[in-house]
Amino acid sequence: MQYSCLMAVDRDHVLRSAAALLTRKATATMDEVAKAAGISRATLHRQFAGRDALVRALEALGIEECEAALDAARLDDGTAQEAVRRLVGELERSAGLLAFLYTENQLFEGDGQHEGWARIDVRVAALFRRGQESGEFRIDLSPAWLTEALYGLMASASWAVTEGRVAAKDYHHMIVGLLLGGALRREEP
Amino acid sequence: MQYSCLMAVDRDHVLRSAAALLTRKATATMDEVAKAAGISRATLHRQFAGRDALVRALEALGIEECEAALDAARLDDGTAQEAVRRLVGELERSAGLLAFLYTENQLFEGDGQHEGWARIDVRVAALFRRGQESGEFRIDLSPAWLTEALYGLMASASWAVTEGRVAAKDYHHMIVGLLLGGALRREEP
DNA sequence: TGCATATGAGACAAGAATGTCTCACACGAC
DNA sequence: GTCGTGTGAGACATTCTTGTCTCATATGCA
Repeated sequence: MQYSCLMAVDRDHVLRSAAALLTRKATATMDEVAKAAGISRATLHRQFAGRDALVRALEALGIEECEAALDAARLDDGTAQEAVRRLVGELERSAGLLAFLYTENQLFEGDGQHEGWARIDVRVAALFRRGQESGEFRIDLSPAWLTEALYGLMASASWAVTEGRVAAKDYHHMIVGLLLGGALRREEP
Repeated sequence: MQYSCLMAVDRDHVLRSAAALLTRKATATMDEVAKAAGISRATLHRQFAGRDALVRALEALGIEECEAALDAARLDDGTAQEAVRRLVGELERSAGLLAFLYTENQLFEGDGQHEGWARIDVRVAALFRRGQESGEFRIDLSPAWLTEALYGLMASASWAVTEGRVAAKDYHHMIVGLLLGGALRREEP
């Protein structure tokens, strides 16, 4: 019967479709989500009890991908600067989903956010702190702010690409270039 | 009878209250908006035909404050770097409202966004372009991206301050410091 | 072929938010 | 005092979304 396998595959496909749709239209209906996934609303409800459950599943997916990206980026290897570059590269695939979840968290106050985000925040902030302690990064910008700025730049870049204001191929360089180097021109690159 | 005067005062007060509330809870109800403004839902409906009208009025207010900030910042005076610093300072008061409108624009696709934003985008992008042409800013980051990044950093900083992750007093330095200088430590500040 | 399971389509009620309406009341002007 | 105007409170219908339900159908396995 291959219960778990079939279920898992469908579930993942639905989640991907939902993420792609909600990234563009955060207020999409359950009916629209179902149509986007190519299934009926009834089936969508059978897999996710309700809209909340769907969003929470997306959140879990986002956290999972984030932590996978954090692992793959090997934040403790090499210089902090190199680690940041790797991290942005690893997170690029999930940028749309993360942008959606980022605003979703701002949108609905309270309810206490998922502990997973706190774990991720800690790891990213630790990377920036490591860069400060090694002398790579300036110390007048707190790790918390650099972490927040990374999220914000990723979301902005994701939207800008979606709306065609910037080119998708520049995604990585735009974020890393600005986050690390800033807009000012320097003598020695 | 002082028609216009009284109406204008109330209208402005309602808009300010709505902006303050919607900044924290973007999905607030018309009833909540009315309560926040200290008026009844009926009166709110008399001033703004509906939720759309309210949001569009807030958008007009945001555009107005943005353009006022652009004027006050005298973008053509002095170095581009100084102009950016002045601009961020002038926009700080409106940061919450602008963060709300920024996400609102991402949230509801299509419907064609207000032309005012295009005018503002042009002016901000022109500032970054001026900085590039004068040799102050690096040229591998497009003015369009720098503009988008400014919005994203302002929104991120606004949320981070609201949620207490960073201090409000650091707002200006966080944005300007990162946008212009980036995270990397430099030999000559 | 026969059976089980998952799905799609649609009906249905419940809830929330909106927009419109009426009515009573307070306030200021005359 | 009286009138006109704006306001608050609340009722009401409407709309949209959601969540649950039933039933017919297709797909896969024995």
